[in-house]
Amino acid sequence: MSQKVAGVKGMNDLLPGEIEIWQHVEAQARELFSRFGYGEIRTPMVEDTALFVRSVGEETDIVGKEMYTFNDKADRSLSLRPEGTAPAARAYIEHSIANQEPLTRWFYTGPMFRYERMKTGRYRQFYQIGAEAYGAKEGAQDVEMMDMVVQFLERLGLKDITLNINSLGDEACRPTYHAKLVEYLQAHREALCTDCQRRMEKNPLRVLDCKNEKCQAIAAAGPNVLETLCEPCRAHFDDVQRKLTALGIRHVVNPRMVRGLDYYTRTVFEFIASHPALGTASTVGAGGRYDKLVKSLGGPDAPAVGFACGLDRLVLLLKESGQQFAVRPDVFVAVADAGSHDPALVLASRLRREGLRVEFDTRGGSLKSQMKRADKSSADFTLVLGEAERTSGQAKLKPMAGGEPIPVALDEVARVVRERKAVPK
RNA sequence: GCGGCCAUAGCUCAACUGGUUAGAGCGCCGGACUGUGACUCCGGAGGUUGCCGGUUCGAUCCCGGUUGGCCGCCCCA
Repeated sequence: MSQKVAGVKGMNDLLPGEIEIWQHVEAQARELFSRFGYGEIRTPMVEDTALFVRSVGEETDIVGKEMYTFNDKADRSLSLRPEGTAPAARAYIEHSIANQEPLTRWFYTGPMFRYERMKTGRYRQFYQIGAEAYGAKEGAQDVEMMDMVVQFLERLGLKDITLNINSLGDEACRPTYHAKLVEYLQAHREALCTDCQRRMEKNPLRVLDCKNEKCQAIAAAGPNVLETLCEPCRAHFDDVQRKLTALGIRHVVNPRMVRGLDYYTRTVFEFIASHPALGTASTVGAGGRYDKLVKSLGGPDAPAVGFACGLDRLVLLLKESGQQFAVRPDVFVAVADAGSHDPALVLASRLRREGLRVEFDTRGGSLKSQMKRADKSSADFTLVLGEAERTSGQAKLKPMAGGEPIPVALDEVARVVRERKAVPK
């Protein structure tokens, strides 16, 4: 066993039987996002390490301890991307998109990498599907994006997902709140858990969502970020809430919601699922506005908002939902005698060219074993080809779910199968 | 990074307090049914009990280490 090759910890294989769910999720996203006018981008999985340090934030856990960082042969420090917003922003800047169109909507999907402890719904190579909109500072853009996520989750048939929103303010009011909070926490230092005493120094906002009851009580009684927003931020947040309501999107204002990346300003949001299978990995999608990020990376002064959904977690929920995504063959072509093997191969080929999904056991074998295989494949029909069929040009389509065999000319198989499938019994 | 639980056939699990060739169900393959799957019956293949070492006359069982998985913390999608 120890001699056997093995995959890297936290990085999983996706095989047929499960991959269909992933394909379904991605197909739904592509179709929906294009309705919203979002175009797909694909950026490299590796970027200059500095990109993430400058955008996500040097003090964040993601950059501080979770990045896969290495030096290439020219001694450049590179990192496997831990998230998708920074690479997208880099591409937006690099291709001078702002000079070509005032409002840009992009989406992406692909693997992200973070070196951390393995758990359900939390892997070292995980998959996100996300979107970014550049150029609009208006609350309508925040709302459009949340609406897109809502519709995405709806389409997947996922229930019991709550949208939490908050505003973190901007460069004008955030420092004010930050100072107030630190002052308040200092006064209650002794009552906080040891983790929070540490958080106070490093990232005071984190105290707000500590699970400890005492800390929660203290945080609840402390300064509220929403009450310290400056006027423009206040107006923006009110506008977002008004528009969400206009769209009928249910949401909860959670003034203690904090995000782990430094680049967010104003609106932040999280989609939280309540299904027990996810355990503590209950956030299935999250995002927010980052009006200063593009400029801070050397680009134009472009406001932006984005989100990302964790595909691993969505797939987990879909598995729990019991929905079926397997692709079934239309016809299984079985061979009755050795002399019919080649003609059957030719028939299968032709049927595929005519658009059918055809399963054919290239190993031959007894008819019985082929029938078993046909059953296992869950094909809709089985067609047995033998000497009789070849001389007469006539065969029978056997419905595997039961029922009378359907006589069919070998030239008409594709047409008949399509007719039968179009009219479910 | 910290704390706890676990590891036996492809899958889900057995095996009295350490005792002979480690079992069952499902799955897989074949047969009963020589041109028709599922149900039933019969048979077969498949394990260095995760790996390495230790204690013992003897280890799936006890001890140490290691790798992997799960749960909580941290944090996040």
